[in-house]
Amino acid sequence: MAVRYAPAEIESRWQAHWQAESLDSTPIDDPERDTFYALSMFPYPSGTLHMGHVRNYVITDVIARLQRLRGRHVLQPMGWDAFGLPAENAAIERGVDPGDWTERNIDQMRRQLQRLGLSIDWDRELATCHPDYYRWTQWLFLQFLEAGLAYRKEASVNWDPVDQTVLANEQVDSDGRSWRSGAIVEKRKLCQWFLRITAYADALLDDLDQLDGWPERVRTMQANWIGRSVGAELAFPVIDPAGQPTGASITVFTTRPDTVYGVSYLVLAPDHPLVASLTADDQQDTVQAFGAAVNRQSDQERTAEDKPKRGVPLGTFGRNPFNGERIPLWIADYVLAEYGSGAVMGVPAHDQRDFVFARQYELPVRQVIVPEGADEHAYEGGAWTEPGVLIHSGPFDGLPSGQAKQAIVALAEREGWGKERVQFRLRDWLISRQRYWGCPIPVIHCDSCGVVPVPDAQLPVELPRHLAFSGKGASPLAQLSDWVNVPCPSCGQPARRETDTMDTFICSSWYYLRFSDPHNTALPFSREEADRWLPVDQYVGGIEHAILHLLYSRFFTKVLRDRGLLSFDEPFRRLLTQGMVQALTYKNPRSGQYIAPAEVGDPADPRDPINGERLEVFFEKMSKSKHNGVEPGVVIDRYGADTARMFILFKAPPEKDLEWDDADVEGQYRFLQRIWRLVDGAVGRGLNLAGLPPGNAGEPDSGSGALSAADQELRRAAHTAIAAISDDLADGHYQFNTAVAELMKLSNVMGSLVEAASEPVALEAFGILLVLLSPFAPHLAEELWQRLGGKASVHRQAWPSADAAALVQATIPLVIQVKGKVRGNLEVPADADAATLEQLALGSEIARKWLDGQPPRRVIVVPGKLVNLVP
RNA sequence: GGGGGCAUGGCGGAACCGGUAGACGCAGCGGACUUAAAAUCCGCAGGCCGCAAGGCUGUGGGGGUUCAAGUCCCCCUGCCCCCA
Repeated sequence: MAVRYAPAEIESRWQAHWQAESLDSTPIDDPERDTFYALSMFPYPSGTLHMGHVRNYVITDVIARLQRLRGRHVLQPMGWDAFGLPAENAAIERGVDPGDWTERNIDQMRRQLQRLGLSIDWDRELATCHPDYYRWTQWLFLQFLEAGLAYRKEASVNWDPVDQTVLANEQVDSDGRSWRSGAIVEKRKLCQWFLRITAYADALLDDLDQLDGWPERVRTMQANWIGRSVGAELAFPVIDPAGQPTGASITVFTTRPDTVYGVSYLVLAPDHPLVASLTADDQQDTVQAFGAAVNRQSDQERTAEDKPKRGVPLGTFGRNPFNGERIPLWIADYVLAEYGSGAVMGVPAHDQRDFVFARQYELPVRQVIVPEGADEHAYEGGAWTEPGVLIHSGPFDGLPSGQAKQAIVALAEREGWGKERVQFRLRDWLISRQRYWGCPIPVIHCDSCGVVPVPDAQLPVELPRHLAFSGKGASPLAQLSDWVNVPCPSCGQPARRETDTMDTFICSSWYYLRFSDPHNTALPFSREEADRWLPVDQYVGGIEHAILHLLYSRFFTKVLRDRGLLSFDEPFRRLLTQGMVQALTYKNPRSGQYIAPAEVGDPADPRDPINGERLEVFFEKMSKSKHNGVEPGVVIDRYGADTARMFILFKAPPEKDLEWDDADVEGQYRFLQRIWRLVDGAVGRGLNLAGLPPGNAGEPDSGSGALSAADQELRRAAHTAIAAISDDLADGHYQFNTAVAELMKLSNVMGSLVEAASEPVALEAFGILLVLLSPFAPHLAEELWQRLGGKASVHRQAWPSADAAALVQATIPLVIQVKGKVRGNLEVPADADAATLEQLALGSEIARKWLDGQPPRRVIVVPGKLVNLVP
């Protein structure tokens, strides 16, 4: 009796059953077994699952299920990146406790996630805001401290005026805005904690070469961010009005020592430590006022090549040691104290920013490099910044830039004027945050002992809960005198706790390690467990973390390796960056308003519901503000998780953007119903998988006797699907879209052939279909597997292998080309050799028609494919 | 400005190492079933010419290599991303 496909009932039933059977728990027996660690970037518990999450986790789940079928022990965990500002903002706006708010969101999101049928081991779930997790974040921080890799310094730092906290460089975008709040970042001079990531700059750059399982562009982005450049450090002596050295000198960093004869001024950052002492008396006021003005600008505004450059002279001079020239000292907005040595040599002829600056203040522009083969370069447009040949450069005239750099640095080293130096764009990682809802930095400030680490036995430094939030001023922690005032662990005198918390990117820089050993109470993880599961075999997440999270995690892994806690130094073997989920968006081009799809009327002629104006229609990333979001829960209610999964996997290759389309979702639903009816029909005819050899869907009783034409064709289709899908899902290149297409092809063939096929061959095909389907539509595959009498769970079967014998065909269509153009097909024996194929082609009707009786000049035979006749 | 990527039917996308371009799906059209509709099933479908057989043409544009180019090389145009 036919039963309708009812995903809601099937899915909840199997989810409960799998949970009861612990089907998704991580196997820990049999240490000899190959392991596979499939990891999704863990979410921030906002409380709402969106389609981007769904896509991410479904991709990872298919990979995890596939690896299980391939016989590997699989770890697929899930956790929560649970510290962060939204919780604190909820506290300020609605008076709820950030911890309570976060817990509620986690519960809600976990329930939403569980509806997707993900084979996640929930026993290993973690949240970074739980004391049994952040205890180890603190422990790791103290490891960094002990290694000299965490330090405090006063620095001009990025201040987000909206979120009221400082930010790391990576967290400020190219417009000078905060990655979170979007506010223009200000500069503030504060004493802050840093992690010395620059000590690993070379390793982080060099080891990118090992990461051949990462997308090329992510590696390029990281390399650019680290920004290694080789140049020189040159010291310019300061001279007094009489031209005598004062004993002071200014050290500049330059990547262009070959232009040193073109220096027409020196520029210091306004907050360079030498500025005050180098400023002439009559310039003091001007210089101070300028420094204050610059402080309000972002780094990006200051250094952009297309923005005007401002500066003031100090009224004092230095000397170019190479040619003895007297050169004026300036300060300017486009020089940053934090980069290089905080001072640069101004070479207007060969640096665009120097050029703009020199034009503005009428400083001399002297050309010292000419383009190869030219006498001069015209300067209307700007500086000549390419390499060339030196002129006006004393003994170095005539040398090409490359050689000149070496010769000039060599001279500087001999004379004690400077040396070669490697400079990185990468800055140390600023990790202090003046916020409450984060991991407390486990140190105590003591007047006599200085910074004292909290002793291990006192960890974790717990975050006090249920505080009052004003959202103004310092972190609420600073106002909790009971919490702040503690005795110094070293001398016992009254001391104060650090009230800053850590950047949440610290918490997420090691969570993938904790998953290997989540309940360890003696260590963040045991080396044995970490080595057993890691590096992560497949990491899946958004490209937006190309620099931030992925760079920090690589840094952590290298440090922990050097501390002897790990034996590997790259955390993620393969990385898949999935594309965005987009949906159709309606926008009034005149007003800029986004209109909800329900309000536009006829989608073929969308109009603004208020004024009837014609709307623009395009695909854009789903978001609330654009009214184009599709809620996962709604889709699951209507079609089931299996349909949602199939749609997402089929609609676009994983790394490309995906355009949501309700009609295509319907299409997937129809496909799953077709499979349902197909199997239901077989069940109705009494087919039963129990008749197959146990535990293997891929090896029927082939070879016994001659198969009918229908049997042969069906077997060929089934085994072709195995071969094609295995190929589409080979390690590291995951073409889910074509794999689903192959499933459709197989089901199409089965639809027309299973009734004509013999029972064993039909059953074999059903077994193959359901096992191949199981990673994609786990509930449907399981339900149909059981209905067909399958033993155990479909998810405990072995991935089938294609039977070469089933793929063999007696004849194949041979393409006949004449002069490269396809003129027709010839059915030929599949195993015919080249000579036979040539004869067959020459004797064919096609040859007679197109060759006018002339023998071809040339014949190209590609056995198994084609014959090309060239007259 | 520098670096990287992409461009294929009405749409999303296939095409291994250069070997039948458009798999699979969506939308569309025709037919069967139905009182009717939905659902389902069968079929058609890049464009142009043709009643048809068939022919010509076609992977952003131009050139090249090759028996053969979506695929390799050079130039151009457009779009996207990263860095400035």
